[in-house]
Formats: sequence, structure tokens, C-alpha cells
Amino acid sequence: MQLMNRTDLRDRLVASGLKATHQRIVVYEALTELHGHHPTAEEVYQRLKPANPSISLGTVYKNLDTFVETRLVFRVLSEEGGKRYDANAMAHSHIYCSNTKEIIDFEDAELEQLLTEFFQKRNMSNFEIKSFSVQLTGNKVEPDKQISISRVLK
Amino acid sequence: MQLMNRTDLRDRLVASGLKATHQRIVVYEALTELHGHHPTAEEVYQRLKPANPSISLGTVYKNLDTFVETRLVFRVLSEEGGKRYDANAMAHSHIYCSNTKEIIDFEDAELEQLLTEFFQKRNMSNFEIKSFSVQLTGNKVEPDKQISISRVLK
DNA sequence: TTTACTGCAAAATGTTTGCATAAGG
DNA sequence: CCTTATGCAAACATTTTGCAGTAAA
Repeated sequence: MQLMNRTDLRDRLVASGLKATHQRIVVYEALTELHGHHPTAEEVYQRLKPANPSISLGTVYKNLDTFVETRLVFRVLSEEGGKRYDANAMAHSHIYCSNTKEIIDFEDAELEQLLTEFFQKRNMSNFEIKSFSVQLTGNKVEPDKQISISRVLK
Repeated sequence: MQLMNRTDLRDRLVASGLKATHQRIVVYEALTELHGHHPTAEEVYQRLKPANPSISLGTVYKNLDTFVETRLVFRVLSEEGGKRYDANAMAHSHIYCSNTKEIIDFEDAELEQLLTEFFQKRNMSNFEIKSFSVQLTGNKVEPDKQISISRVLK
């Protein structure tokens, strides 16, 4: 997902049926650069403003919404209620850290497999499942405390 | 969770270390009555206003926040970004319906068990997991379409 | 050339805050 | 009593909207 040049970015937009405007490209680019940071619209705007002083915050909002609609990007909602975005179309889960309020990506193929199988077996009679994600809540453990915590877990 | 009288509601508030004011009781009551609907603050307010015309929306907000802090209630963030509340302290997952925008409770003991075991086995070296929930996205299937859908699933 | 997107600024939403008054323990 | 919660209204933050002008296909 990282390290995409503008041609690649443009291709992705077009592949999603979107007009590849300059603004769209730089919004999407900022998002890929900030991948893992789950920026707010404002943060995306601040990121690209220096190089694109004429872009408007409204356009950033509109494009983020468009990207979410086309599933090029998805929205994460922080514990505090703000909207955050991430340019990773792959299904993945998040950990909310209650201490630092960070949203940390958590990708685990084994977990994904486990859940995919679970939902395939489970007959959700009146529901067609499109996707799933797991939200974990917890606290980061400082390196010096790791030993005691791992003891607790066992 | 449903069918609680005011004495029970009061007891729960006190047990969580909160002053059992009339407003708190009726906010909590409205929330239990709307259980499964995941109401917004505004909806809670509309629900209890007829019987409590003097209560203010600000108080509803303050109390909902207080309840979330004490873990008496939890917040769900809708796909659209609004804050919604639910008076169910038990861990459970949600299904977002892309069509109707509903948030539907999904409790599944088997799934819970599966994930609990998964996270116990998995050594999350630098993270102490407090809780997890699964967000499912999909579409409700109308009764007359169920047959074809279940074919797709197989 | 046609359609869709942008920038701007205003408006709408949703939520929080400050403070004087009221109620709970 | 003393502390904490309430109601009110104003302030705030965030997001959406409308529209005339502009750029992409």
C-alpha cells in the first residue's frame, strides 16, 4: 500500500470509476503516506496543503467520502467519535489503546481465516455478510513491564 | 437487561458509584427500553421528554458520557459517524446493515468462545487486551430472497 | 462539449462548556 | 451542609451544502 507513485494512484482511482483529478490524487497520496496513522480529514488537509496551497478542506471531505463509497478507503471511528480514514482496502482489524487513544492496525491472517471459516459454516439465514472486522480494546504495555504481563496471560 | 424497575435502575447506578438522580434514572431507563435500537443522545432525549419535560438535552449528553465512563453503557459508532448508545454491559458484536443503516446486535457464544481462546493463545507481547468486538457489515435479506442467497453461501 | 469536480463561504449538525441554581447523600 | 448534578444558552468542532467557475474525459 505504501510507496505508490502518482501513476499508480491515478490508476487506482480510474479502476474505481473515479475521475483522476489532481485533488483526488493528492488526497489519496496523503492517505497512503499516512497509512497506519488513521488521520482525520483535517490531518490529511494539513499534510497536503503545503504542496497544494489552493486545495480546500471541503474538497478533502468530499473526496474522502467518495473514496469510502467506492471502498478505496475506509473510515474508522475513534473512541472519541471523530472520523478517521485509512487507505487500506484490505480487511483488517484495529486495536484502540485506552491510554494513548491511538488506533493501531492489527492484521492477522490466522484470525482472518478463523473468522472467515466461522461465518461460512454459520448459517446467517437472513443476513448476507459482506465483511467483518475485529475491534480490540486494551492498553499498550511499556517494554519494562512486558515480563510481568506475559506472566499474567499464562 | 430489559424490564427493570426504577429501584433496580437506581441500584445499578449506585453500584457504579453514581448519584442516583431522577435524570440519571430516566436516561438509563430510556436506554434499557431502547435496548437493541442503539439510540443517539437525541433519540434518548425524545424518548424521555414527554414524561420528563424539564430535562435538558445537555444533561442527557452528560449522563450518557458518565455511563460510558463507568462502563454501565457503551458507545457504538454508526457507519455515518454518529454516536449511539446501548445499555448492555455485556461484550457483544454488531452488524451494520448497509441498506437500512441499522445496527443490529449479534451475540454468539460460540464466536465469543472462539475469539477468547484465540487471544489467549496468541501472545500479544506488547498489548494487554481488555475486550474485543466483531463488526459485521452486510445486507438484510428479504424473506423471499433467502433461498437463492443460501445457495450462494454453499 | 458534457459531465463531474473544485473552492469558497455559509449553514447545519452534533457535542461540549460555563455558570447560577437545585438536589442528593 | 457539602458536593455533585442540572438547565440553560452560548460556544465549539466537525461536517455538509449550494453554487458559480473549472477541469477531466
